[in-house]
Amino acid sequence: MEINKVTIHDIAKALNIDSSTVSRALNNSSRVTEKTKCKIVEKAQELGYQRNVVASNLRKRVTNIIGVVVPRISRHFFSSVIQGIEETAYLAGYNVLICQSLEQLEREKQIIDTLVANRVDGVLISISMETTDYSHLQQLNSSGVPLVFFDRHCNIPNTNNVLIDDFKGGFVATQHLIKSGCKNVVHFSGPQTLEIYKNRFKGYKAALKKNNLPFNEQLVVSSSLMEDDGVKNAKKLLSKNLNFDGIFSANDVAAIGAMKYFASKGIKIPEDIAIVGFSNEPISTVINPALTTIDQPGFEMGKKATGLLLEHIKKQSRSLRPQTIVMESNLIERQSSKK
Amino acid sequence: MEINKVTIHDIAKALNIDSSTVSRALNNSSRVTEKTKCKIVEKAQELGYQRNVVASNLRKRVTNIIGVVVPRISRHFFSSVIQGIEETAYLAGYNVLICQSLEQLEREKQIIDTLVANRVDGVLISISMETTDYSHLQQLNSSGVPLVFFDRHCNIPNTNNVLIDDFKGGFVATQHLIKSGCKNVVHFSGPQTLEIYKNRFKGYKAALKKNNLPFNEQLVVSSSLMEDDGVKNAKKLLSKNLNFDGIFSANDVAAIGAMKYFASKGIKIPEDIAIVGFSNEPISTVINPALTTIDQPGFEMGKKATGLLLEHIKKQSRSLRPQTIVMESNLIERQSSKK
DNA sequence: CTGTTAGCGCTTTCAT
DNA sequence: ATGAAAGCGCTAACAG
Repeated sequence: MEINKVTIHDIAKALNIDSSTVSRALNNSSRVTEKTKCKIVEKAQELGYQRNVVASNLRKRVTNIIGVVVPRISRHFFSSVIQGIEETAYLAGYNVLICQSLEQLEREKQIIDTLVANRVDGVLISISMETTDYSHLQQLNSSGVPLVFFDRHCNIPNTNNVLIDDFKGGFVATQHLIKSGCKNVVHFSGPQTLEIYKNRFKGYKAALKKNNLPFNEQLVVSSSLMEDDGVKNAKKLLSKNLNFDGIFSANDVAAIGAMKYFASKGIKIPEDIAIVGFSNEPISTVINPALTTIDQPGFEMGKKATGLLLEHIKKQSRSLRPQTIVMESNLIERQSSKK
Repeated sequence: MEINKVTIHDIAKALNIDSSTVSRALNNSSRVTEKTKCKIVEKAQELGYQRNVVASNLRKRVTNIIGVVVPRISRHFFSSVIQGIEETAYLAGYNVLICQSLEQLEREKQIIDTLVANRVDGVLISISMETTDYSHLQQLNSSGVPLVFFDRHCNIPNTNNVLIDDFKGGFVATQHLIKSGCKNVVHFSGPQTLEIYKNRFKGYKAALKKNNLPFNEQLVVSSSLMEDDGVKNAKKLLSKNLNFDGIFSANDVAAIGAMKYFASKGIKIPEDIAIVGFSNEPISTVINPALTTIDQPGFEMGKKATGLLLEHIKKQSRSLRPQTIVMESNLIERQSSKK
């Protein structure tokens, strides 16, 4: 900001024409002669004119900015989603304002406020784990700002969601462990306030049931999505001397902590303890190239969510119904595990 | 956008006062009675007023937005920097507009243009590997937009930079390998258009020299920062039947690819081939809990760079001289490697 | 095809 | 302490 005081009026004056013509020319309107258009563009360059989008936005009542809210930018899953979002938005001429809730409801509320104040054209959000009261989102939604939830969905009716089939993922993961010979599968769960973790848990239980294995509450350990939790959990499991031979982790971060701890104790994965869990490149495959995972397609999810949002932004009429897109997340048994 | 047409005029009208008083009250000016202030705030809430920051920005000639340009959001180092940036900016009342150049100069130029057009209050940038012509940045700088380069610095005189001591890092890493008994240390280099990779390379050569080891050009393999390059490099090294026992990687992404490939061939790290490289949590420690790395403090760098930028934004006078901050990056020999 | 005229919603002198 | 008035820089009717 500051300096660069060149406006369309300056270039209008220099050319003895009206600023509205300049505006039209610079917006490549068909209602300006090629010739004058050239003159104007030339003069603009000469004077070092740089469009003031803020003024334009105020007048046009759009911003070409979409707000993105994630719990934590540096979690790899979210940063790949953001990458997908940015690429799609960029191609459509939109910018992205990125905010993180740090899993705190209060912060999420305030973020929504400033997003509205900044008049973003739409919002993509993965809610915080504290978010059980949806009023701020409901308000946003009913105030006409296009809104798409991704990964962690929201129970408000008539909203757009882009999700992974978590029940299926949990089921398939557990099933895989059982088929590999595990009899006592531990479940690393996530915050049960969030649907996605509830559903993964349900999938786990369903798989046990299908295989006539008992559900043992002691084998379920929860975490709040920090790596340290995983370390603690692993310690607890070993110290309790529980009988377990496999882990289904709904929560990649905790799984990483646990794996590190196991490694430091000389416990081999998957030979001693088999682990299958939701995961994201590159952590999962890297921690153990032979690891089997349920892959979460973050990049694709970002692209899809943004595509959906842009559709809603463009036809701001109510003609578009809200929809829920469920993406596939496949069990990946790495090649290298054949070794 | 749309709907919510409540403006300060509406609430002024409802209260039979002037909109300027409303504006003052809402900005908590001391020149309004407590009493009327209360009335106004109350009415605002009642009508569901939501400040239009776009209009405010136009008038005030600031945006409270800082632009961030990184090569690729999903690279862990950059996502941790961004996390630091966002947290610092948030606390100071700023939002962040995040853009990725995808290592392309053309894209970087266009991003700078839209950032200027959007009148961001300042810019944080890590230049693309194609950026050898700095004219667009020079222009930005001289047009008075506060600018801070981080990680990958820029050769324009009189600019702000927040960097890591790359020469030292390269030196220390190579030294460590040599001390561990390596006689033939390979160097995975990065694009030599970037200072940081040049400096790491220099550090490598300096360490060889200091230890009276010959420099062998054949042992230097370059990459363009993609994981696939690492796989290719590893293959090439093995197929050439070169005699090498250690790798200093200036480039974590390529190192990961290589490590995966080595793992698939049953080659053990660090027993068969020792690797030390610039890295970022969690990849490095996870790929091999015993791995020794040169840690890059992304989060701290983000905080520091943003702090510096904010200083320059606040005193927009020329009173502040540009400065270069060099951060420490330490060699981390993991505990678990003692096992 | 181009000019005239009003604003978008807010802030900020300058009066009172 | 409040009001009146003038824009920030741009766009969009409406004329001509």
